[in-house]
Amino acid sequence: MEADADLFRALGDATRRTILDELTERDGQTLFEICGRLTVRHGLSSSRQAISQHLAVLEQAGLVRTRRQGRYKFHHIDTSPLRSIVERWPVHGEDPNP
Amino acid sequence: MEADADLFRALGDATRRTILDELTERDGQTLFEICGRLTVRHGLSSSRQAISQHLAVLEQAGLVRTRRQGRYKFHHIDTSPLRSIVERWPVHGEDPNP
DNA sequence: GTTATAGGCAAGTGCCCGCTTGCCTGTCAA
DNA sequence: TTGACAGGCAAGCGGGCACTTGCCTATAAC
Repeated sequence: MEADADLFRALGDATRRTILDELTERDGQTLFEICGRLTVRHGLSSSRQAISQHLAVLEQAGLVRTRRQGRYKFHHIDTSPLRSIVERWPVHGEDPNP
Repeated sequence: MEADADLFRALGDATRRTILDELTERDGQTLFEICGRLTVRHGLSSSRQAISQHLAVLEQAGLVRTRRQGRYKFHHIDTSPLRSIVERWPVHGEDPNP
């Protein structure tokens, strides 16, 4: 079995990538916050359950970490798994800026 | 429409990722070479047509560039599209080595 | 306690995608 | 010219995945 299978599977969906964009812009959102901002700011109207399942996939891939507080569940992005991608297939001009 | 949709779609399949591993190790292989080495060295027995379709997806994503020479077609890896991933979601400790 | 809010669980469905199958095109050696 | 070799094209099939639907749990406000 491949190690990063969950990572690439998580990145394979456009909605999940947009969720990562949202969490990059504003980290630590709840499920309902993400739903609202995805609809308003990104134009995609997905149901709450759909987003919830997407977040579960992202969490399994290690790209999202959660923190419970009362009845709220905050979602935080973690981009560190992405490093394994460029480590696996090295990009030649790694650092463009001097 | 998203820009890097083809890129993430290409990376979403385990066989295609193994093809990138193969081309990283030995660049400029033909279709039949890739088929043989995937079978022997990686244990996955995919048909020639399957690998051909995988290479087409990788080429459409910009991860593989081809060069025809007579009846041979050599495949070269191009990892530069991967840079857009870490640019989109910046990794905090970007450069581990000083 | 009662109601509203935030989130979870599980079964069912439709569709995309990887793979096969079969046949065709083009290049090189005999 | 004929055969073998390297690769391409297109239709069909099956499984996985995203999404819905319906109901349930838990925390907080009233």
